[in-house]
Amino acid sequence: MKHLIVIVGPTAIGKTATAIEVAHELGTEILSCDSRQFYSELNIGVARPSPEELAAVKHHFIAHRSIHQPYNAFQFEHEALEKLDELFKLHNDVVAVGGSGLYVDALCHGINVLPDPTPELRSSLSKRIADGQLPELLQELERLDPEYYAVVDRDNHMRVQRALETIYTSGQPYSKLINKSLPPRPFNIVKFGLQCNRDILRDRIYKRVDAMMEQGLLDEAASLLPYRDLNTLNTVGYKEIFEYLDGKTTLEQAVSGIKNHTWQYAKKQMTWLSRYKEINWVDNTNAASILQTLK
RNA sequence: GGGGAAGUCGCAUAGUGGCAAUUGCAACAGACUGUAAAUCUGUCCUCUUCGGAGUUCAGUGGUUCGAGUCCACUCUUCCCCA
Repeated sequence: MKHLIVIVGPTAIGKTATAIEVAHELGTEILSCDSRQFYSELNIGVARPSPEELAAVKHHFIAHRSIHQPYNAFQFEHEALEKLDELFKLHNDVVAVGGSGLYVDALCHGINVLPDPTPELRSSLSKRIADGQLPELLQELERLDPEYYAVVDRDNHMRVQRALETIYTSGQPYSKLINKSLPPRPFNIVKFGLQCNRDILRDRIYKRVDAMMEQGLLDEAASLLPYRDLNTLNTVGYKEIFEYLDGKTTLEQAVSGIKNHTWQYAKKQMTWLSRYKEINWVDNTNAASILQTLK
């Protein structure tokens, strides 16, 4: 039986180093599930593994995409499964690592097949929402899919938009499409969650942000300013610097904003992870205990 | 020494007689099946059987049915003139 060893945890806790240690020890490769490290244009601000780290163990799905091509969890799931097929021919174990809950979920459990909306449909719905027509869209959703209407977060326009664009494209209720059961993976999944004291994590985050600034985050972000409207640049570490470049904040404010927002992101990740009962929680500095558990 | 401005719940802000008191940030909790580092929600003076109850707007005193708002004095901060 093949094993996918999944390492999750909040940002800056040390997933990269731990995954490398584990993968190195097992003589295998790493499949990254980080929704920002996918992009070749994003480096310092998304804490991409260093060239040395990337050389230490073979990584997949790092900088394999451009911010200019749309990408999503479903595409990732399929590419990742294909890659896993390949890797399992060479190794009994593969290490997956990442902080993007939805993407890890897509890899481990899958997500339902839904039709892609046309860009025109998506943008017309976005425009209606921007024009304050969310109430009308909610009425349409109630009529077309009462079951989902009953459970959706009606304040969250993205949820509403997503459901409607799927309904219009497929001609079927969203609730019906997402409630189809998904087949289990043909490999074993073992999940490890890295954890540490909150004050320590906060400190790690702050120090990492300072280090990013020293490495040239300002220049990296400045070079991406022309593309600031892309979804992928609506990202902690870049949006704050764009504000600074706009003259709306000082650089000092931007940096402390990045620190705060990264901390908020870490907490959101922990909230997301708290739903999984199957995670084996280990100390963030202790890759050895993961290897021990695997034996 | 003289003149002017200002002190509001962590920070910043709104509030010129009906106020536990606006908004933003931060903090805390949560939702989330294709934008997910996104998006969204709740709490945020104290206590609470969640209906309320009790204390608040630098301090003291006063005017008023009623004061964060008006008056007097005190304290503190900032600016200008000496």
